[in-house]
Amino acid sequence: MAGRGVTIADVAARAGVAASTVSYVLSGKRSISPETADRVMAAVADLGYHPHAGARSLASRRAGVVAMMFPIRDGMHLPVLMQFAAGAVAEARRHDQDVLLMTADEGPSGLARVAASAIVDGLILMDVEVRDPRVETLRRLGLPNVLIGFPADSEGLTCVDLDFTAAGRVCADYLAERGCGEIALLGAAEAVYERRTGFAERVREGFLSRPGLRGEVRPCPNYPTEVQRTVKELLSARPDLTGLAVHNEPAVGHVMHALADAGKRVGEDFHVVVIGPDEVAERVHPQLPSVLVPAETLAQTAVRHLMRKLDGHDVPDSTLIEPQLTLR
Amino acid sequence: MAGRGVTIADVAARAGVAASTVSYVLSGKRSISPETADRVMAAVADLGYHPHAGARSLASRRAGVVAMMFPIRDGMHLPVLMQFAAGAVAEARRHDQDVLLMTADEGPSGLARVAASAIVDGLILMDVEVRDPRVETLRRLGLPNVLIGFPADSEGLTCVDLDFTAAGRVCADYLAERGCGEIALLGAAEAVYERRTGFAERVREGFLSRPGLRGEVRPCPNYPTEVQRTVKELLSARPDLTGLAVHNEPAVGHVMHALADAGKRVGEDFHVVVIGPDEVAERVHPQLPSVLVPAETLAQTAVRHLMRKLDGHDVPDSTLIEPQLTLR
DNA sequence: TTGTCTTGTCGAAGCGCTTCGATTGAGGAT
DNA sequence: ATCCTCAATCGAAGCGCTTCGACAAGACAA
Repeated sequence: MAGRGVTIADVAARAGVAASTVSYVLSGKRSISPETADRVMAAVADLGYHPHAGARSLASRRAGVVAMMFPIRDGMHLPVLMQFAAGAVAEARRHDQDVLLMTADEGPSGLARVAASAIVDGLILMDVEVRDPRVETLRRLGLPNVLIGFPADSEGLTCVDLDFTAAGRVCADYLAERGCGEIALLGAAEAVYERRTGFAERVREGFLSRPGLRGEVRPCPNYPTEVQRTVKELLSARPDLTGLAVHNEPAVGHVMHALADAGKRVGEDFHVVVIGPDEVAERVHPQLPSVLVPAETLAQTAVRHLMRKLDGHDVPDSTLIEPQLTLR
Repeated sequence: MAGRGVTIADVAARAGVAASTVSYVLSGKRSISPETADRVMAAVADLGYHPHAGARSLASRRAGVVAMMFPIRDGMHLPVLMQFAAGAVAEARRHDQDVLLMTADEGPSGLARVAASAIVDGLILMDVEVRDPRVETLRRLGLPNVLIGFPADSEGLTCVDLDFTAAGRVCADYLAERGCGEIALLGAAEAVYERRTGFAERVREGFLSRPGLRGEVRPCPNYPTEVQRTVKELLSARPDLTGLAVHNEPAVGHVMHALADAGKRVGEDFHVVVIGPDEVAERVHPQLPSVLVPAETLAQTAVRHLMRKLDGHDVPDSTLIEPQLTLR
């Protein structure tokens, strides 16, 4: 049974050993005889002992907590963030760590606060932008960290992200296999491109890399009517277009409408593939194949890298996750 | 500038006072002369001092952290969770607290762990079910808490939720105002109803409460083809139906298709209202009015209640948040 | 004057843990 | 038998903070 305020001294008394011995059994930092260890573990279980997190952090200078800083901002797809969070928590727990949630609007001073108060051992920064004011602070603080995304100068930082070049290529490949000779990619709104040039360009590069295909990339706003207009313009400018990749979550539904209005039969004489979360691709008719941002894998990788850094190991500066195409 | 390992002793030395005086200035628990206080605050700012969270928690028995336990499970809409999280973090920071993220799969033993290790001062439990195994544990642990949702026996617990009865009523009202005499509510999949009977019944009750309307409620599966079938059955069984409320996020798009196929012109001779997040109602054509789950308000309320409990105040056992209809 | 409050400050104890030497006893080598 | 090593354990110090009781120094009443 869980008791109120069970301390290491209680465990030690019940097992008939010194408190330090209990500590060593639990941490494994010194060798302890199996008999003693058994007795200690039994006492721990009997009393429902869990070390006091504050005391531990004070004495060992390790909090057992990592922070995740989330963007709260337009353009990020919320479900993906949530999957990310879930994946990160799950992985962190596997390393016996907890996860503290921060939002980007705490900004650099929030980072300074958590670093100075030693409330966390490390940090995962999500949705890093090309010019991100937090990055400089992070460098200065020396708090172990992993970034999701790539800032302009990623020298010496640990960054993890989807391999967007590969994602673009996968889409082009899919369309080519369906027999499309002329293809286009409908991208995110201009604003997103401005903020994160890097990733937009990588998608373009991948999408256009397949030889023998006439491809193009054009940005696309989020609003229904403008989406419709963009699609119409595209279709009249490129009458032989038969393949379309859409990398803009909120637009997908409207794109499908515009195509239907234009008499295109998706899945038959016209093909569409989505870069985005499953939900978006599932909730239109017909359902579309999609390349998803593997949020869970990204989160796992980020947490693992951070753990290795906390343990003093080296990790690769840059890690790109392979995209996966889901057919429907 | 932030220094490495600035302690309260450093601040005290710089201000020429005792460490305890610094502590009292920061906490306001004893009166300190304005001059001394100013000197201390200046030293704090100069050195970039932030109290060591572990040390503070050890000495004061207050961690300054609250946990949020999230459901990671089908049927919960991810964006809503994310909004909830953001709202909770923002509100918690206003009270100088941090937020620890937990997932429901840690279950009751996770609760025991955080309680015993004193890593958090309190807990917010999301998406509580009618029969929720965590609730009993929570009662036993005595960790201050607030629940989102209502378990079967909410006696003595602090619960916060959307007023689902009112939400149902608001939908019926909207349809009535559009001149609908025969209306229906398409609900969630059976599974959800089984799990959370309480909330489903409250919506039904509200929806059917308006006199002079012929209403009915029927559950609806998530899968596209089955949604279509359900809608077709409904329309042929009730040829005079002109108003529909949809309380099933993934189904909305498919419902609209089915209605279009059946020749209904939504917004003209037929009216539809959604209970769910904005996104869902915005991404169909035409865009639909919706009653959203006010995630941010819920989160704020929950956090505030928890803070008051931590400060030893009383809070109402049960708080219902008013739904809001957004026209589009 | 002396005694009594009040106000502002200090010093020390202690929160529960980890960790660093020190200590003990057993086993091996000489 | 003696010395050395090594494994297993203990005791004490100390992590950085809060908080309690004590204590000067005025302010005020007697």
